[in-house]
Amino acid sequence: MIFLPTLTALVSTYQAFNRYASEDIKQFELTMTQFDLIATLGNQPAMTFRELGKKTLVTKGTLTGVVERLVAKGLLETRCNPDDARSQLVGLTMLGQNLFESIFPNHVFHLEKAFAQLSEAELAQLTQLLLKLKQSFQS
Amino acid sequence: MIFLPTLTALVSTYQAFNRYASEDIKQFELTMTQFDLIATLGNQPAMTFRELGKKTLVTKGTLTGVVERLVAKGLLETRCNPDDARSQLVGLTMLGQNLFESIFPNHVFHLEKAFAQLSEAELAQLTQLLLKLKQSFQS
DNA sequence: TGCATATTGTACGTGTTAGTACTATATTAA
DNA sequence: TTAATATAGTACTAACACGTACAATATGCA
Repeated sequence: MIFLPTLTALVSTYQAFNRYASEDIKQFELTMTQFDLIATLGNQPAMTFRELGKKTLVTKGTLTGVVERLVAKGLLETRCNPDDARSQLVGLTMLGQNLFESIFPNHVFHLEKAFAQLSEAELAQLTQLLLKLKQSFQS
Repeated sequence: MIFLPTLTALVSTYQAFNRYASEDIKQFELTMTQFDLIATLGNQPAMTFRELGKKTLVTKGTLTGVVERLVAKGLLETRCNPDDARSQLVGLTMLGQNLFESIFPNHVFHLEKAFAQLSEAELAQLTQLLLKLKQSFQS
C-alpha cells in the first residue's frame, strides 16, 4: 500500500483543479466540459464529434448531450460532413467565437497563476511521471 | 500555456486510473465510489456520513445516494449516533465485511501492479509535486 | 458486385457529481 | 434560558460519465 499516498494525491489534486477551474468558468454560465469544448473549437476549423471527443477526453455518448446544450445556447452549430455521411462537423457560431475570444485569455491566465507556483523543471517532471503512471494503467 | 501538457497529463492519468480500477471492480457489481466506501469502512468501526465523506472525497449530497444503494444491497447499515441526534453512523454489515475481505486484497494487488512500474523515489516525487500543485489550486 | 465487418453518432439506463435549499439538532454567547 | 449561529444529513435539480444497444453508412475483401 506504499502507493496509497500517490493515489490520494492524484485524486485530490484532480478534484482541486476541477473546483479551481469551475469557479472561474461559472461566471460565464458554462460547465467545465462545456468550456472545454468551446476552448477546443476556438480558432479551429469545425471537426467531427469523434475528433472533438478525442481532444476533450469526452466519450461520444456524453458528447451528444453537451453539444446539444451548447447548440441550444447558440454557441455551437453542426453540419453534415461532406466526406462521410455518417458524421457531422461541429464548430463555433459567431457568438461562440466571440465568447471564446472574450473569456479564453482570462481563463488561461487564471490557470497560469496556479501552475506558476511550480518551476518549469517541476512541471516537466510532473508531466513525465504522470504519463509514466498513465502508461502503467493502460498496459 | 506551458502548463498545458501537465494539465492534460493530470486529467488523462486520472481517467486512466479510473478505467483501470473500474474494470477490476466491475466483476463485483460495484462502482468505484461504492467500492471506495466499502474499502474505507473495512476493518473500521462505524463512522458518520461526514467522516466517511471526508475520507472518500465524496460530498455529502452524493453520499446519501451511494450509501442508500449499498444499504439496499445489504452491504452497509446505518444507525443513530448516540452522541449526536443529527447524525448517523454508517458501517459494514456482515455481508459487507465478508465482501471486503474477499475482494480488497485482490484489488490492492491489481493497483500495486500498476504503481510498481514507478520506483519508490518516483512515487514520492510524484506525490510531492501533485500536492504542491493541489496547494496552488486551493490558495 | 455483394457480403462481412468496422465506424459514426444517437438513445437510453444507471450512477455519480456539485450546488442549493431545507429540516432537525447542537453550540455559543448574551 | 433564549436567541443567533453552525452543523448533519436529506431532497431536489441539472449536467456529466460510461456502457450497451442500435441504425445508418463506410470499408475491406472474396
